[in-house]
Amino acid sequence: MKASIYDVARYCGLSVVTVSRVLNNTGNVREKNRRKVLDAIEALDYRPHAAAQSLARGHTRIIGLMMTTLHDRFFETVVNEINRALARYGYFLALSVSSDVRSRETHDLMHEDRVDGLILLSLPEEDRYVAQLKKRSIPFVLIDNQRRDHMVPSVLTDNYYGGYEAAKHLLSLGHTRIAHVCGPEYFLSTRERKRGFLDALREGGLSPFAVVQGDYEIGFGYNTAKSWIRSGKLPTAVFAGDDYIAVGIVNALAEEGMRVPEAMSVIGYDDQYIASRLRPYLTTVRQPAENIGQSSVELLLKWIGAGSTASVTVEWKPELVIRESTAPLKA
Amino acid sequence: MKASIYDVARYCGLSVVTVSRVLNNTGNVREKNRRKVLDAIEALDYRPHAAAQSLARGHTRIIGLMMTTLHDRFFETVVNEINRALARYGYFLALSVSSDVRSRETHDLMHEDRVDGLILLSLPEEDRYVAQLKKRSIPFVLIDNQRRDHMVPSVLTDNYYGGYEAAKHLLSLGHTRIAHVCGPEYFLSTRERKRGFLDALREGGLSPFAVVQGDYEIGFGYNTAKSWIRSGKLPTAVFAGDDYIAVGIVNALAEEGMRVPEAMSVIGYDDQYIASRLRPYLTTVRQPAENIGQSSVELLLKWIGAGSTASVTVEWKPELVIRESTAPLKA
DNA sequence: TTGAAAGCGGTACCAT
DNA sequence: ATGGTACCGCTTTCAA
Repeated sequence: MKASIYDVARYCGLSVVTVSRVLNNTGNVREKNRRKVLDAIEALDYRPHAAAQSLARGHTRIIGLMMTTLHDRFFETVVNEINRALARYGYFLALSVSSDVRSRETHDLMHEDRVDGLILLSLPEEDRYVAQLKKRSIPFVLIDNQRRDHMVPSVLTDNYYGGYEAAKHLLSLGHTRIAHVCGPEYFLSTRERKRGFLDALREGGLSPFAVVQGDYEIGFGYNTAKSWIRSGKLPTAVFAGDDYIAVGIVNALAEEGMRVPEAMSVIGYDDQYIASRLRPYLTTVRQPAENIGQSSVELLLKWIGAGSTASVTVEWKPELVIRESTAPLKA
Repeated sequence: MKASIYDVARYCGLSVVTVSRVLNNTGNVREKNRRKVLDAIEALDYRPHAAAQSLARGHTRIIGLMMTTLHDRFFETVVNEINRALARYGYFLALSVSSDVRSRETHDLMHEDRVDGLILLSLPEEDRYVAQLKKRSIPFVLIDNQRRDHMVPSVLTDNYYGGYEAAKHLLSLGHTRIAHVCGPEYFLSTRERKRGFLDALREGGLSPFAVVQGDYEIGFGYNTAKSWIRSGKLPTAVFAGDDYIAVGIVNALAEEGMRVPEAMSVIGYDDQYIASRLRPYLTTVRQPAENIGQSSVELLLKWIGAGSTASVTVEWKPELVIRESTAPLKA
């Protein structure tokens, strides 16, 4: 049987209160007694009962994380960083991965007493949750939220800036026939990247070679490039909505014996694993996932600690990473 | 303030015992009273306090999962499946990702009262934990464990079989100059796959063209292939230790204008995301991640439920997935 | 069928 | 500096 705080108290001939005190470093305890308690704890291999502490203290030191998929380098990194940051503050991570927004487990995490707070990582239909969370007054933070108008604590990256920088880079290389192959319209990030892209081109006095919309999938990039090739009309540079699309484009060109960046410059987004592993290494726009994960934890814990609902928004700038897949336009 | 079971009892004019009974579907409650309770719960938006339940019941309905990285399709899928299976049984998932075996958060999950059980997903130095877990008598299951000799409940795949099947496939295609580019020796899986590969070749009266050892990385496959090309001595087929190595090989060949499978057959392992997305689609060996995740949960919950330590081992057979990257040897 | 009361293992207020 | 005790919210005997 596991030792309780009473066992410890009995063992060292002191009261549970004193034991509790040394456990929590609170109040004054005579050094001699402190040692006795510590020894007793050691001898009995005692560790406080989490549920009992939660019940007495009114909080769990558990933070919930809700997300839809783990298959994304950016998400993985964020999760990792959240995990690390929480551990540093002595919190635990409860994870709920569910692509089905309405599924049961997702909601179960939202009990106010299960978790001290919640992080919502790029959740579609985030409004569904925000309303509930507010009603139950559970502290929460949104990462990469879809709407920017509601007043909720959130951490996001400037996708407009990312798209803008990507286009600028291509323009600075002398390209004029530039296409954008982007993801689904319903993502705010998609729309923002596109808007940045378009603005940059406009400033350069250009209009896009094409703007094609589809999924964030290798296959979509592949098919798009193939259809360009079939039509015989190719851009000289393309801004892909993410690295997977970019890789798909490179893949299709390679099959036709066309090299990147010689035949076409390609820039991706997200700096996924393969972006820096597969030749040609991809020029891409990296989101500072580490900072994002950390900010979200700090924001959340600040809320929990202060009880303040001060709706702060932290925005990070993405970073252009220039590698092999973009090059100056050949005259 | 959140409603407690006392509020509910008061609201419906019954005792907390009765409320508890309808909550847990235990004991007999008059249908009329049952309705009253249900209505009160509804009216007060009551949900039981998790910590209080845990304290009273002696368990948490939380299962911990310890792993070292999320960046792996196989792991992701397993995590997803565990998450789903757990939810189905009304359990929650506490995740700890940590590549540092000695890190603090990893150990914190091992408190017997934090979690009802633990799943260790392909953890190096698993012995460290197993000893602790046994000592504290926390139920646990190992997935993809590194040692097969100790008597612990575990779920694994037959890597020997996978390596054997991969080699057989290549042999059946008429290849005789077959190489194996494998991962680090310290993984049991690496050794088993290699053993299966070697045995199959031996049965075919062949010895390998080469066995090269390195990391499970695209770059390793790439470099290996490049060095073959430089030396001018190439195998006609290669069994890569995993898909990343395989993709690296394909990538290197492509750069030299050599096509897969025409110039060389390549078979991977794990059926990672890119295996079925990047042309040529990879022939590979898939581990049934879904089944594995599910088995681990079932094994663990059975242990928890029965209190039995019956050390069961579940072994799954991997499956050969034939796609585009392997072809008959041209005469 | 129902309820009073005793835990479960801590924390914290209030005396001493 | 230390300890008695009420309490956190729920489950579980045991009687009625």
